[in-house]
Amino acid sequence: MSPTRIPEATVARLPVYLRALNSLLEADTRTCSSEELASAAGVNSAKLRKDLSHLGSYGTRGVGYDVEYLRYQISREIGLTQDWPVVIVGIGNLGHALANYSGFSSRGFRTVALLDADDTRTGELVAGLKIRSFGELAAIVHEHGVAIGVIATPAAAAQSVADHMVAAGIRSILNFAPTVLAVPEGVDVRMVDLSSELQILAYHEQRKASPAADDGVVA
Amino acid sequence: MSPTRIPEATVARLPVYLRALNSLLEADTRTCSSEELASAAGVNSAKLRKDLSHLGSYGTRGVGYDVEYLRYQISREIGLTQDWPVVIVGIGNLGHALANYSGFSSRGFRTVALLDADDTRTGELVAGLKIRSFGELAAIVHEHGVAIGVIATPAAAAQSVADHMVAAGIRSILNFAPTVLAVPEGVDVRMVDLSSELQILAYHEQRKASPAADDGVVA
DNA sequence: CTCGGTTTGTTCCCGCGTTCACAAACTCTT
DNA sequence: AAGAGTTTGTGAACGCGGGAACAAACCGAG
Repeated sequence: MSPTRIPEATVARLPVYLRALNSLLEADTRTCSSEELASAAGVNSAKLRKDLSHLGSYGTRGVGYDVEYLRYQISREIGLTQDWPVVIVGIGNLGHALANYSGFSSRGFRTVALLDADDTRTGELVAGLKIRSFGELAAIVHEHGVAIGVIATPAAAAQSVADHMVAAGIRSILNFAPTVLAVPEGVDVRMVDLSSELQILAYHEQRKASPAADDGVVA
Repeated sequence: MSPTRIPEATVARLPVYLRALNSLLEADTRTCSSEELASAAGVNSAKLRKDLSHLGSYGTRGVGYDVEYLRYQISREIGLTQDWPVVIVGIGNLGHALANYSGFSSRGFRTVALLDADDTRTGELVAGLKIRSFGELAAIVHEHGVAIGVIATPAAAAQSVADHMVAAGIRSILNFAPTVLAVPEGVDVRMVDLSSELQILAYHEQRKASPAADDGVVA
């Protein structure tokens, strides 16, 4: 339907707009201007308008956007109108939290299986699902048509898990393990690095503390 | 020699380089070329060299980089040579996982307190720390000199928590709640949005499935 | 000491993303 | 119906980051 490709930066913001629209909808707001929506999403209004213009002309000049209609259009563009079965591998503390995270299930993402390499945990009940053996990955992917895999294992195991995922047919991976994954062409990997985020904050915090940039002072 | 500001994109990659250097060090590698380090970090070697050049001239032409020396320089630049006390607010599934996450403590980040608004949970032991009441935030921040706060509450509570954090003197916030935070000038917020990441993957996955021109892969 | 091989640091260029500013288009009032 | 007031969609300018290519610098051999 959309002939032109949507810029990557815009795609990354669409989920934010979607959340803002949901908030407006809960407050019974029927229409909104680009200014309102932009402020709810924490971005510039010009940027918002340009982002939305990549999807099509869904607004009305002099009026604004129909919240319900725009929400549907963005959902459809992202692909949330369809069902996305997801597999989570590595049910440690983080995997446990992800399995229970309501933000996934409420957005069209359905966790169909929790896998762990530690077979002593097989059968344990987490978030209403039984933990299954990692060896069942290929069968589960095939059975449910899983396209998205989540890695929440320790760093040492992540590459191997990714390899098995790719071999099983998964083409999109969300990686929480603090390691760079090597995957073949055509496979998307998004990395969420908790430690890096803190380090980036620390860098800026350090900069705030010292008014002038100074180096050479070594302990 | 060049105390110029480091580009934001470079800052975001420094933690990745740091991890790669740690891996090399564990394998008893003394020196490495930009090519080696770049491949370990999953980036282009030209990009790596340009990034490092912003810190200073820490390499030797014809030889490469001293792993240990470079690791120290990056650590110092990010500010990991000092101690960063951290407070985590919201000890649900995610907060629990964060409190136990070893990637924090092993990088100079020290979790000094876990807070939760639900006072029935006060005193509960998580990751060796007792959960304390949210009302103690200001005192804890003042006592330990906390500059970084982590929000792992539900979305509805996040803004209020952020406001209290800012009032208590926290100037860097890592936000896991799926909502945009409004903070005054001078306060940094980094957002980690688990649901958005999945949605971005879904968008690309949908694109792969459709017969349209297969476009770039984000690796 | 000189020369060849190697690798860094840097310069130049290009493409993407952001922002401004404005024309186009719609509503409402008179 | 026409004009005033809004608000969207977009064209253009601008700045930042990425990648290739190259000069500068270092090591080792003879």
